[in-house]
Amino acid sequence: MTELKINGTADRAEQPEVKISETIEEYCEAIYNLTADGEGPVKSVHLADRMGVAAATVFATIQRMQKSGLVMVDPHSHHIKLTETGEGIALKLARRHSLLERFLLDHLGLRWDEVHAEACEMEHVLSTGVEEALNRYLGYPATCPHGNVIPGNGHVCPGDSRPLDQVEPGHRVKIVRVSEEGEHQAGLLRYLFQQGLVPGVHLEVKEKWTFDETITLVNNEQNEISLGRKTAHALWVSEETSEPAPEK
Amino acid sequence: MTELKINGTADRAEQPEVKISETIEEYCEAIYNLTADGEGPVKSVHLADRMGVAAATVFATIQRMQKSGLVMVDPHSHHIKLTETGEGIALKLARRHSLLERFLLDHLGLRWDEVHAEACEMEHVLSTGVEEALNRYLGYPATCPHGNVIPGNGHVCPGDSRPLDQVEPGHRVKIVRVSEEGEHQAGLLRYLFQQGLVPGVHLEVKEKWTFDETITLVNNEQNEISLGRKTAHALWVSEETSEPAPEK
DNA sequence: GTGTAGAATTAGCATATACTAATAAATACA
DNA sequence: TGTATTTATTAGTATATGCTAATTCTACAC
Repeated sequence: MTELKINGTADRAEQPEVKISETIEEYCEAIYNLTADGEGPVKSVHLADRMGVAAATVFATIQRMQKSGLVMVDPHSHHIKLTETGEGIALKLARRHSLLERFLLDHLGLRWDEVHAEACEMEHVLSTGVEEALNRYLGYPATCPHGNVIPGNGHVCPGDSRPLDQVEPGHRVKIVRVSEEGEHQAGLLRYLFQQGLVPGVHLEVKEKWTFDETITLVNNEQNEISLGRKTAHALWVSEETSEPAPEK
Repeated sequence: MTELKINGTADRAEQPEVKISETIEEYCEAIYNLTADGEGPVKSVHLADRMGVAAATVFATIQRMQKSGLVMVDPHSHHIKLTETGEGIALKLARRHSLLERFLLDHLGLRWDEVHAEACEMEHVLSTGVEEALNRYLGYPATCPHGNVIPGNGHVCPGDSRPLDQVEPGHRVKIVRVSEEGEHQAGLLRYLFQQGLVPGVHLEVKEKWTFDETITLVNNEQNEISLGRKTAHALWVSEETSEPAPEK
């Protein structure tokens, strides 16, 4: 037999030579998302927080990841950065995650706020073959249901979007996406869904931080919605140039 | 907050109180399948063989499973049997596995012989919610693509089926299913697929063990196919009462 | 500058999952 | 029945992933 068997899964041809554990995959993803959210350099604490593990655990894991060439840690600043390999893993996971979300929402009819958690579990076990078939099946979608662009499908996210907490009163905006950090919090997603704050929705910012540290918005139906700083920060919006958006 | 968080996955409500590892789930499944295939009582060696691990590993794992109340081991015969809990886990996995296979074959267009391996990975991360939605989406199918009945969907497997190696020459049979053991071997599935030996196909047994330990079959297109003992044993068939089955 | 808070690291430990090698027990066969 | 082969079990080891507690850094405030 010419077939080379590594560990019983030689059939499901993947790219990496060595099997990467789910844990390590999740670290890659977390680092990638924390970087993408643009809250400055990623450090050990952030990961401990995000992964819900002790600092010592992160330390040990990052060490192993360095050895495997997935991350680089600056010896002075301790900033953690993905290598090309590490980023490749993160992108692969992001793609699978988004495709799964689309499927779960559009075809299986799960709720907008529950598909993220499900996709988190499933993304690690999609083979390249299934990923490709699913992508075809879904018609190569541009974004996940929370507005995040699906890497590899030829779309880029709008350059002019920014977190809602950075928008001044009087401006009309359209919801573009929920930040990766925001998606991570089930409660936040549930809340946004209940308030109808999903990508595509038009809003006008009324007041900001004037009452109880909240931002007050008005939607197309003239309903007032108030959000806290954290929530507003998780919602990325783009400026509306036009006048009051038409009812759809 | 009234919500009780165990380990960060409280949202995806499952039945078991304690998290059961993928490894343990696979042991439950293996024991269930080995039992179902009816090759006598399940012993440690069989599991070592099936799981591809050392005997000592099986021993340690079965001990843990006993402690968790998933299996019972007869102190004299060393026969391993699932408890009600253990069988529940196996049935849940079998159901998810079969539904996934159906989806991968019927909707994503993967090949008949590759869906099993994919489903093996995915079955462990389907939540109850996704399972139910998928079942609905697929229209509550009766069997997996290899003919195995999907537990819980109200169908039972035909009582008169038996392995092809037990059929005498001259008999006309219809392929019902591939045994669980058979499904486990990627090479066997590939071979069966190439030979067109999938559930629903009609065959006549020509000769048995007369030449080189093979069984010779003729299909509806009058092609002769020879199978070895192992392969014939993995193919379950039911007796055809009618005369030569009509071309479809 | 010095002290302290927060971050990083080290030390020590636990558990699940694997291994090999040695041994004991059971089974099979001659 | 007795030996040879299989199984089961024990012992000892390794790795990945987690923990707590103690310690060392570092950076910022006063």
